[in-house]
Amino acid sequence: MDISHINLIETNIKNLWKVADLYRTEVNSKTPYSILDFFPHPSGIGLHVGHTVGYIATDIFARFKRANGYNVLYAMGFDSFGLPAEQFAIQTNQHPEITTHNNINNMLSQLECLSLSHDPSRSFSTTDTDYYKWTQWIFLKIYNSYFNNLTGKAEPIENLYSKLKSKKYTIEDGLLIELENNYSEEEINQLVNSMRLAYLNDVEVNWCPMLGTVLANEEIKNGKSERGNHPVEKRKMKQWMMGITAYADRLYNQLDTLDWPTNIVSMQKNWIGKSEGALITFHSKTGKQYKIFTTKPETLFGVTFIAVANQEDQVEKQIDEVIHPITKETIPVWTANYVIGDYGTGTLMAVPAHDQRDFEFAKQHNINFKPVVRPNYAWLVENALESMPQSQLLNHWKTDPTKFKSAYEGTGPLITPQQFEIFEDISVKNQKKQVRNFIEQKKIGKYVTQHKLRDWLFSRQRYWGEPFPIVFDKAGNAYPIDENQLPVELPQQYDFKPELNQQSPRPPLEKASNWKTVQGIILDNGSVKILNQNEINTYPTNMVQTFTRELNTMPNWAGSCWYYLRYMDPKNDSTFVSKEKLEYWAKDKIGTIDLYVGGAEHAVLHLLYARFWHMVLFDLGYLINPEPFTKLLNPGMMTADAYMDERGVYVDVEDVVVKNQTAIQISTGKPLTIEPGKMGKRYKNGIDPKDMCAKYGVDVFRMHVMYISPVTQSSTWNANIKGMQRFYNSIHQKLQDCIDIEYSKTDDTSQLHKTILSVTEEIVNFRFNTAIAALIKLNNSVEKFSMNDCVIILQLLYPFAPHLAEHLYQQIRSKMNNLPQLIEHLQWPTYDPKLIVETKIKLPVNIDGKIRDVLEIDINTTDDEIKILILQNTKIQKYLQQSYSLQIIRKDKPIIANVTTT
RNA sequence: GCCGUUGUAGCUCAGGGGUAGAGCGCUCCCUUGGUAAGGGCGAGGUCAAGAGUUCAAAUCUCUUCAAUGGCACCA
Repeated sequence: MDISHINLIETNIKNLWKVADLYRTEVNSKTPYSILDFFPHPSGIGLHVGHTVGYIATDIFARFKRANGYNVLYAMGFDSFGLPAEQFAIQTNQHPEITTHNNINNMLSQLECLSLSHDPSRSFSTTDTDYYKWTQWIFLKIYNSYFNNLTGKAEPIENLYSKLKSKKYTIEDGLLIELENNYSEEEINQLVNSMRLAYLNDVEVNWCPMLGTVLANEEIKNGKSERGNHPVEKRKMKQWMMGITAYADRLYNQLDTLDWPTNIVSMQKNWIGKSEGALITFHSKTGKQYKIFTTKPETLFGVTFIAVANQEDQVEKQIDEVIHPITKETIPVWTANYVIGDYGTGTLMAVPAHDQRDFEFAKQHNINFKPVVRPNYAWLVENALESMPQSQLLNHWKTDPTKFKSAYEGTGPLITPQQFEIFEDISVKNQKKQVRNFIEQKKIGKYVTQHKLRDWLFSRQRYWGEPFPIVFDKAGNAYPIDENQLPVELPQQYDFKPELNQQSPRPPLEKASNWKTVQGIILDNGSVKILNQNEINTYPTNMVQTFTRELNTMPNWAGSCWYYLRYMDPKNDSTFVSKEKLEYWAKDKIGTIDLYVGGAEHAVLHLLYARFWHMVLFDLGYLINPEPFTKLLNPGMMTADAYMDERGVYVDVEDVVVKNQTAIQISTGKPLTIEPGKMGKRYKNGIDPKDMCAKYGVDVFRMHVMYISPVTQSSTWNANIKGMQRFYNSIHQKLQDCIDIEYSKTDDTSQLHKTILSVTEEIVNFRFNTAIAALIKLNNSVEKFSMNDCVIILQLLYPFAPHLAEHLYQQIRSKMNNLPQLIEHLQWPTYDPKLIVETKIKLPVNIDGKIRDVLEIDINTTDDEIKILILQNTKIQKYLQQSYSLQIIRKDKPIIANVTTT
């Protein structure tokens, strides 16, 4: 088949769909289903074929779902704010607005060629003012709420204010408790501000001089910036924070309600880092307090030193002494390098007998040991350093644990339970409960759930991001901007570059001198209304104040935290998404989106942030589902061969020809070494899907990409697309002939119906490679199809090769009456169970472990009849010279005949 | 160190208690008026290794090995 012919067919079909406005989605009476790809950054270099795996997969699923009678929400917009877009603008020395615009257009044309069935009327970019207006609006909602730990939900901040005013509640360690307070008005205001879910705080931040901005913990990998791999320094700065830690428990526990890949769930759980234990305070003689967190409070009487994180030097030394809260013994305090300042309280109670790191530290610094838990004998035997009689093992352990290889970190009965006032024999599980009672009754400490998760740093010293809807008065107090004045638009500014390598960050917006200061009045609800020149004169001068805008911008995660909601209601200018639309698309579901497809690299960033925003908006009553995404799938990463010349420089794939597994550089004729690498700019091995479509056709390309491997598995780009081309040509030709000749009967209806069954099942389970394999198999085994059956095959083919399917369908439609206008309007075919039932089966005859022949028999043949058939079989007779036993194995039907000679 | 995933033909992957499969690549043949192409025949495997369960194991169970992803002085 001539490629120009195929291109023509595909162009015509695209036009046909465009005219019919096939992809437009409206609320209707069908069952809704929403499919979403991860939000793409419109990068400067555009998409390569690796990116298309997920997109083609969701398109196949969307077409399949629609053909099954669902109303499918499937759209794509662009995450166009943020570092990637801005870095590209800096590198190419153009304004980000221009580069963003160009990049989006470039990407749209790449996506266009793939014929993804996105509803174009639902597309938007995060940089659109009528989009980021709502990003700012959501920020204000978060700013104006707090997390009520008593109800476990976010509430409007006014509720907290009135609670504190009522004097019935106190705030302790950021938690609300029912206890009378005597706060002053000023204290209340301060506490209320500190409890906001978006709050300003002086925090140690990750300052990246080379990027000229601070970064979130999640954006740091191995001490370097994830983007660009630049060094990162700690610095104290006043920054906006998001109180995500308040949601740690819900973020953790609700993971189990989601249909997500286990590795993503475990990554999020790791990141949130839930651990349960006790907070215990040790007092020093000088009155200083050491708050420690322990997951093993039952070892309280085994503490022989307190270890604090080593802040300044790396020298481990004793610095203080504390009193044990029960025994009143004196315990030394040491600085230890193994203690992490950021984790827990940065201080721990060291129990050398029962913690390996404490064990080693104590040995090194000659600190004593106090075993309190009894190990089992197997452990004692295995870990004893010197040989000792078995009866003496436990005594040795009790007196000198250094005679053993390591600390005993397991559980077990306490050696001296009386210390916890336990006097009867109880199980280890009950022992834990008693220890808890003891610690709580004696008020030594309290039981808490601790999380590794930190609050989310939300400020960036960048130009290309959403401005905060916040201003400051002369005293530095923050005020939200009046909701009705949103959006706060970015100033048109051509000096947008951050100042790199500065000692401290200076946000680029500081240079927007006309923008950064405003006149305004404080409204009754506490927000600021900004006034233009004419308005100022209508207010008394003592009401009008000068404010400075917040000069930092939001991180690019902000826009991607809620975009999935906007697809449901993209043009609404009275709310970010209406309840009616939510009720239609997501009623009674766990997640608002049914299926979410995207790479594992966002496991702890976007997927955690988006869940957090969702939960806040859910608590405040704006959303109807407890989670954003019900089912998540990660397409595998695609690698491709990269080519390196003798100097070790990567050569562009365009300049390479591969023959017999040797690579030659076309321009120089020199041999190249081949090695695989992640597809992309770095290895110069990115392949533009547009080129592939032009060269082989969209349908062939789509099927080829899907056939390489299961969607969720990493794969290597296979440049040899010929196999799929052959299949395409072959089935195209075959069906074309069938349509031209108009056969009345199909060769093998059973095979066709088996294919319906298997293609359907494979698509449902997201195994598109095997779905295509089933179609290839059908094509290899059946020659003639009736017109009706041609339609069925085209329907099966449609999700994968939509143009070819539609093209041939239109020919059939012109010959047959009563067919709907487009192939998608047909209901997905069902198989006839009667036609896939086997009547004949193959029965292997196994003689002493070797298959000697295979009989083809009717499925209902009895054992006796089979035995006669075997005895009559000349091929088998020669093996039956000696005596033998014969057995027919059945499972619903005869499976195998086993012959054992003796 | 902890948690997860994967080992099947040279490559990419199906299958999965009952004859070992597909596409590419490779051999050979046919087409020479679609030719930097098309079609056909064929060769290729101890299903990572070992043990167990079973009449029967690539498939189930356990152990080991190897790849790979994530987390990690987490108290």
